[in-house]
Amino acid sequence: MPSPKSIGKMVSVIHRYGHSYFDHEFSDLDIGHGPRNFLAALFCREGMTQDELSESLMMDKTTTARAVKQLVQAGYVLRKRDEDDHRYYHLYLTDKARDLAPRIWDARSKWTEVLSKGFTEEEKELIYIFLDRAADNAAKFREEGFKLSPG
Amino acid sequence: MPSPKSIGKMVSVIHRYGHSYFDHEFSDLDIGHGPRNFLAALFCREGMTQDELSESLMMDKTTTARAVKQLVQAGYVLRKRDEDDHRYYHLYLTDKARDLAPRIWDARSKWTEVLSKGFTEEEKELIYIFLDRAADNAAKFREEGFKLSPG
DNA sequence: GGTATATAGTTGTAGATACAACTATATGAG
DNA sequence: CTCATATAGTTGTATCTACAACTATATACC
Repeated sequence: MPSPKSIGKMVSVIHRYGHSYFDHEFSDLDIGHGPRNFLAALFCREGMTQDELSESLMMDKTTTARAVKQLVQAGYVLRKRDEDDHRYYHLYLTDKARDLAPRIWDARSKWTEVLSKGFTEEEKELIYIFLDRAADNAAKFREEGFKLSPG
Repeated sequence: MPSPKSIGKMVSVIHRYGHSYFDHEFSDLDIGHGPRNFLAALFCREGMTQDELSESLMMDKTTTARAVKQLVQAGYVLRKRDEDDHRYYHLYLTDKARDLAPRIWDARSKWTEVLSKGFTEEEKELIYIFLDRAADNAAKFREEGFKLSPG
C-alpha cells in the first residue's frame, strides 16, 4: 500500500478497516473473520467442496482447509465425503450457522453502506463495476504468472 | 470478503493478489512486503517519525515499529532520536534504500497499470476518486467507533 | 492389473497485521 | 517541585494468509 493516495493504499485501508469492523461487530463469536467469510460463502451455495469454496472466494486452498477446520470444530459446518469420489468433502451448514446468517448479511450491508456513503446510485454501480474489472485484471495477471499480457 | 461479487470480496482479491505480485517481484530482497511499503512511504517524506509514518499509511503503530526494526536491521533506514523531544525517532534513508526506489516505483506503476487495464482515462480517474472517498468513509467510520454518523 | 499423472485436501512454515498492555519521555496543574 | 496526564514507541499474543511439500484418492494408458 503505497504512500501518497494510490489505489493500492486505498484498497489496503478498506480491506484492513473492514477486517477491524467485522471483528468488532462479531467479537462475541467463537470463530474469527477468516472462517466467517468462508461460512458466508457457504450460505450462498451449500454443499460445495473445499476446492469450490476456495475458488468462490479466490483464496488459497490451504487457507480454506484451516478455516473449514475451525468451522467444523465450532459446530457451524459438517463435512461429508463424496460417495463416488472419496477425495472430495462436501460442506453443509448446521442450525448454529443458519441462525448466524442474518447477522452476517446485516453487517455486510452496513459495511457496504458505510463505504458508499455520499455516493449517488449511479456511482455505487460504477465503483462496483470498476472494482469487478480491476479484480478480474488482477486475477488474470496472476494466472499468467505476473506477466503482462498484450493489449 | 463476501461470496458473490461484493465490494468487500473484490477489495480482498485486489489486496491479496497485489501482495502476491509484489512478493514475486521482490523475492530477491532481504525485506518483505510490509517493510517495503513503509520504506516507500519514507521515499515520499524522509525524516518522518514512526507515528507520522503510521498515520501516512493508516497503519497501526505497532506494525510500523516492527517494520522499521526490520528496515533498520537490513540497512535501509537509520533512526535518530529527536534532539528536543526524546520520545521521537526520525527515520532516514540509506543509499541501499535509495538504490531500491526506482524498482519499487516501477513495480507500483506496473500494478496500477494491470489493475486499470481496459479502463479509459476518465474511468481511471473515477475509480481513484471513488476509492479515495470509500477509504475516507471507512476511516471516519472507524474513528467514530464503528457507529454510523447521521447523513 | 500396474504404473504415471492429475486432483482434493493437509501440514509446515513464515510474514503481515491489529489490539492490549507495557515503558519511557514530556507537559501541565497545583 | 511533584504528581497526573498525554504521547512515542515496544512487546506479547492471536489471527489471517500464502507457498512449498506432503498424503490420499482417482483416472488413463500400457
